Amino acid sequence: MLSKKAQYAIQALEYLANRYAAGPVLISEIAERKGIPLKFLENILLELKNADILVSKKGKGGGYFLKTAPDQTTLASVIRVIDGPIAMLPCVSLYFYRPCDVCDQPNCRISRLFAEARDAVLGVLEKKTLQDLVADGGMVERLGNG
Amino acid sequence: MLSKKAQYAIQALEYLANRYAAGPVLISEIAERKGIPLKFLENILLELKNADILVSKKGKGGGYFLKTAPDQTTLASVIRVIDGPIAMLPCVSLYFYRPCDVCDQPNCRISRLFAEARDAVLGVLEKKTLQDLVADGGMVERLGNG
DNA sequence: AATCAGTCTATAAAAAAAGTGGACTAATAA
DNA sequence: TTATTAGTCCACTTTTTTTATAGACTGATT
Repeated sequence: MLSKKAQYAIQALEYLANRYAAGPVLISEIAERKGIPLKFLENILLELKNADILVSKKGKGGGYFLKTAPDQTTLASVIRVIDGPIAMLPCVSLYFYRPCDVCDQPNCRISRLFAEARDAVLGVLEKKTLQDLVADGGMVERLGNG
Repeated sequence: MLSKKAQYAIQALEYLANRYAAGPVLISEIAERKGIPLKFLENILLELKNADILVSKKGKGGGYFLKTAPDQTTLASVIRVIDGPIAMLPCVSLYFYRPCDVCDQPNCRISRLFAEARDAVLGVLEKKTLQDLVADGGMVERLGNG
């Protein structure tokens, strides 16, 4: 399961995707609308900013907004930033590989199986973007992706 | 990621699948061969027994063994017993459903997306069984599944 | 009766998740 | 140039989950 933090991150990004190109949005606005603890959300948005998914502006008229168009940020990348690996075993993770106690044999069947599972999820999460969360996605996207 | 517990469970079941129909296997033997803490493994095997995946026999000549043939136990069922939900959000879990804060809209795009991701993993984990972890899987299985 | 091997319950230690507080910095505008 | 606004940063607490461990108990076998 995704952590609460990752769920909050996705909700916040959905909110910002729906306001893309409408200028900076206050953290407090997102927190209130989505029912996310304010200070917790601050940490989350900061992580997303450090990961180059969001941009911030300080002072009056400031806030957070997407760095690129919603269709440029995959769900996979968001999850990796907040929760780390998507794979179910460390030894089959593409971005967070760590050798794994499970793989005692040289040609480990367990890891091969979970590599298959990983590819299956990534087939979805690498293709879906924040655009797929936007309310008025438009006919083209919906036919193309849904 | 799977918990250590689930990883141990899968390793233990792999071991038992390779000894299917060879009589009861001692917990201590599995623990030693797979490098799993003995008392921790006791708890795990007990859970798997309570979930009708394993059978035990007490006293001399006792131990644990698979309740059914290795191809009757899916990886999905093992993971659900030990770690619970496979889905990434509670609101799209088939066996552990819980309503979810994320779904504020009536027709939630986030949950639809993660239902797709869930189906993708389950496509693998519901089809793969302990038989797929057996060393001498045989030509038929390998062609059929791999 | 002795021994073997799983069962059960409780608890401890460690790590991760979830959330909070407060001082600080940058930008804007009066 | 000062006040205000809003994000930044760091440290910390609390809670929950994970990862074990201990020891008494039950049932089967010899």
